[in-house]
Amino acid sequence: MDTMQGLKRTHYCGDVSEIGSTVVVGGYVQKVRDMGNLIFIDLRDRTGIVQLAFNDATARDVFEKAASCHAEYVLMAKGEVRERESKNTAIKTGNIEIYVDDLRILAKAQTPPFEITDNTNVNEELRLKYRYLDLRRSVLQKNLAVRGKIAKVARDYFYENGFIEIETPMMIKSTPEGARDYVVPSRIHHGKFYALPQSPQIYKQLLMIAGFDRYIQLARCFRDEDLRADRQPEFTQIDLEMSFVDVDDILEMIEGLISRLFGEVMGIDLPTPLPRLTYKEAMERYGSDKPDTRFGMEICDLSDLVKNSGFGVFSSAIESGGSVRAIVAKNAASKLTRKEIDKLTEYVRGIGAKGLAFIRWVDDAPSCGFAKFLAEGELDAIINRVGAEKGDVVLFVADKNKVTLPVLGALRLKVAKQLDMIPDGWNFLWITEFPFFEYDDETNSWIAMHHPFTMPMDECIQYLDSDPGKVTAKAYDLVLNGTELSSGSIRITNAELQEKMFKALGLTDEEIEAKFGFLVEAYKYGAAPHGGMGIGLDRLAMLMCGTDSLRDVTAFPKVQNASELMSGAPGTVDEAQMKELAIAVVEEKEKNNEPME
RNA sequence: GGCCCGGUAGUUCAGUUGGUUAGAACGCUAGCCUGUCACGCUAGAGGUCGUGAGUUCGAGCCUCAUCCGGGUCGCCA
Repeated sequence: MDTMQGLKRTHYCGDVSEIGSTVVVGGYVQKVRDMGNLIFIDLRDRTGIVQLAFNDATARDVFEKAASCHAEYVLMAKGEVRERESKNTAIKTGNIEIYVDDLRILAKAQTPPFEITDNTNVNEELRLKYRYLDLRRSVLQKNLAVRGKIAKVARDYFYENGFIEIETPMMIKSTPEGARDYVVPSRIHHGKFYALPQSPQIYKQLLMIAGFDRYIQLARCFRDEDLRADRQPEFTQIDLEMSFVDVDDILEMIEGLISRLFGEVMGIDLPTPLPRLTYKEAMERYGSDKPDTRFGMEICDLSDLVKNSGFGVFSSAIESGGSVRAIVAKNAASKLTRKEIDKLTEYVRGIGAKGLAFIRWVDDAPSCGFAKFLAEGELDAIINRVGAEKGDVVLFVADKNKVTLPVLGALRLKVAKQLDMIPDGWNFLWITEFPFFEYDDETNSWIAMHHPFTMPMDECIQYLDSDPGKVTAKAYDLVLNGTELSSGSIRITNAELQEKMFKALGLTDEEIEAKFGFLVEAYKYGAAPHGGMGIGLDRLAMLMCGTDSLRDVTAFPKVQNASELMSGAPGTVDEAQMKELAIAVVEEKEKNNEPME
């Protein structure tokens, strides 16, 4: 094995260009092409690939060293930059090569379990087990660089706008609301636990009370809930809070950030202000509080047309207070065959609908399974209302609004994806005026849709007691291409109103004191009107990198069961440590000796 | 916790009705090769078919259980 003594890197591989100059590069062997008396080595670093060349004029020892190289060996090479005899237009350095006179093998490498190439279809499980090799791939290197740049630009922006970056604690008191906490046992206080924060929510509000006026943090957050492709148990938020502001001030500040990020990171000019929809409108038109509005297929309400229909599925849904709504898949009749629609029916049943009625208009007249139940002209009226034409498929769901809207919303997305109807683009959208309360059928009570410190819209405060369902909140989400990116609100800064909110949520004085006593007390000492947001850095990076999995923008992600395949976390700790913490694990008899849970 | 999909060589996959010695490509090893860049040519090594049990004369294939991974619903104030 060689050392790098006497050599100092002068260039990154991707930056070598000047013919005639002498350069020193370092990197990993991507490929060795050995022609016998002529050897080429593709050397890779994070900037790209450069070709090293060796021939019979090369010193014998250097040539033999080159011949002994294999994939992923770590080399340093010094040599003269020459023009290539035949060019490779596929890479940036394709016109030149380095004619090497000093070659150092700094590290040999075992044959990796998979090839380090950009376009890989290797099983993700294997890649995650050898994540440090997977991360050598330029796609991931670029993605993580983009993520870093987003963080940098965000900091620049907020610092320029007078924000102060403040770190809030990672070990905090568990609050029983919301997602499950990750928990850290206390050695000093046996039987007591810290929680890892789900967000810095309470602390940033206290910072406003403390008068910091504008706060920002790139905050790690933790939630012990099941994973999804777009959900990791630990994630990062660009978290901020501002004083002396109302909703518009915050949206404007965030729009400035988004526009700056897209300009600096992507070179995209994003026009602001960003479009807004109220929650109500989003639900009625798109069946979702995070709609993808890059395509139409809006939901159409047919309730008034079919309330007296002979088709019992329709009329009975309306009689019991529900609705009949539909979406139209344009020019989809040839692709959405009976078989495909059956699959969609199965899909909507899986998400709560009783079934799926449809009209499939292939030939001259629309074909409709329930036409025989309809009165004269009813079918025409429906077709007119939804605007269906020959070649279209109309899909109907009849149920309570709580079912029809979200089911059609999900179906709309599924059909659009299936028919490849969603154009590229950056479709930002504010969703505003979220309902304050949600009625929980199970407990027959109103529960807060957002955290209980959210300010109601000024004109709704009067309905707090009389008609909670009517109350909307100064809460807003930012949605990008159908993904919820961030969420925020104006907070309640008035102690009496806060108390009223808690009461409306059915909390007793004791519960309020136990859960939020210190916060309630803090607000008694005076707080400026304030509010803020948390922007999901991971999801933003994911979308900006054009991928659909957080694992592509996270260096060391967790898999679906929240374990980390490379290190094997979580793991057991030794007995002495458990004893010191006064913790014992209850054996689950059914389970085997697997200590994972 | 529910549902769906997957697990065969280092990797990606094929494997017919259950039937001889489980194949291909890439990678790997050895040899040859002076302009390659998906180099080429020749030869070779490499398999507990995720694991366990069952059915059968016979299981990669059928049955059951289990483990692992992915997606999704629940969940994520």
